Amino acid sequence: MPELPEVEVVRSGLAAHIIGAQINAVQVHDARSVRRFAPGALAFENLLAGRTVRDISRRGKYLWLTLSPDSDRQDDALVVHLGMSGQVLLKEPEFPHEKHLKIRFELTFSNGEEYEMRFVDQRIFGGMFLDSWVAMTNRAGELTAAASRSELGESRIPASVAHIARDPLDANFEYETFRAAIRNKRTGIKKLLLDQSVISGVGNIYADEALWRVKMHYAKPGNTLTNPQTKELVTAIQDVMRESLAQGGTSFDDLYVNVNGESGYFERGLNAYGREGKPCKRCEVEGKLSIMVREPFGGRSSYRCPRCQRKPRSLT
DNA sequence: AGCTTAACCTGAGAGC
DNA sequence: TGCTCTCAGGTTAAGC
Repeated sequence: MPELPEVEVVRSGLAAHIIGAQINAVQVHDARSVRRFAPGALAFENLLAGRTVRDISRRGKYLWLTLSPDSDRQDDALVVHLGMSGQVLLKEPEFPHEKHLKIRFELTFSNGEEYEMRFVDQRIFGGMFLDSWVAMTNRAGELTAAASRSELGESRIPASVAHIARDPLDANFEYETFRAAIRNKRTGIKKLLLDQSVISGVGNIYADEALWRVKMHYAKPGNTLTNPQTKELVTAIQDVMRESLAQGGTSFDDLYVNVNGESGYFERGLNAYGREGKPCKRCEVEGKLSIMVREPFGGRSSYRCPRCQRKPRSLT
């Protein structure tokens, strides 16, 4: 479900409250939500109890909490991925449990208030796990800092997130790294955008939106994009993500909500995704009627305007 | 290397 | 009412 803007809404919402919070107890209500943590649900609960949240960071669609060191443990990262339907909510302890509540953290905030951080996930494609760190480097091999960090300026990243490329809103995002990753690929551009090791944070919605903005067909091979076209595309991704973030993200229903359970409003800003059968807004402005189409794409759907996002002639 | 497929899940909506 | 089918914002592994 959530792509970069939606995950960033969660990160910033959590950061405002849980930095400095103590984790008093953890209850895993469904072990499937910690299946990526090999030691299991009991170990997950026990290893987290008593720790303090020092920071919360994000790369692409991955979030992680930096935890205080335990007396005889390393200072792990608590990695969070929302999958298709994951939510992280902050609720008062008396608040009734959500239908799909999977993990519950009993917290004492730094101001002394008692709250619960709840991981709710209908489809269970998301999850949480403890992880160790590896050094974070850029293309030149230099140590660099995490995106969206706050005060700590970490130069390390959870091992399980190391294969994820920097996202387009990362202050250290390198355009040349992205360009190098696509310039020799015959793979279609949308497939490349969805590859989190090429550029992260882009999912089905924002890929379609960015491609619509630059009038590009999803199957255009990566090696046919000129440098200016590539730059224009990256700028479009950054623009649409920033605009969405300013609206609190995209919510078609209450599956995507911020930590307070509120929906974002960027759905009204969408120009391509989900608009099958509706007129292309840009063509309409030009006085031309063109109906948006939905086409199968890798087991899912892709939306485009058949008039201003034409299939490249090189492709039969 | 790059592709396709399946697997992991629940629920909503359409059509019969 | 209920059945079957399709679809959904993601990731990973396996097989060719």
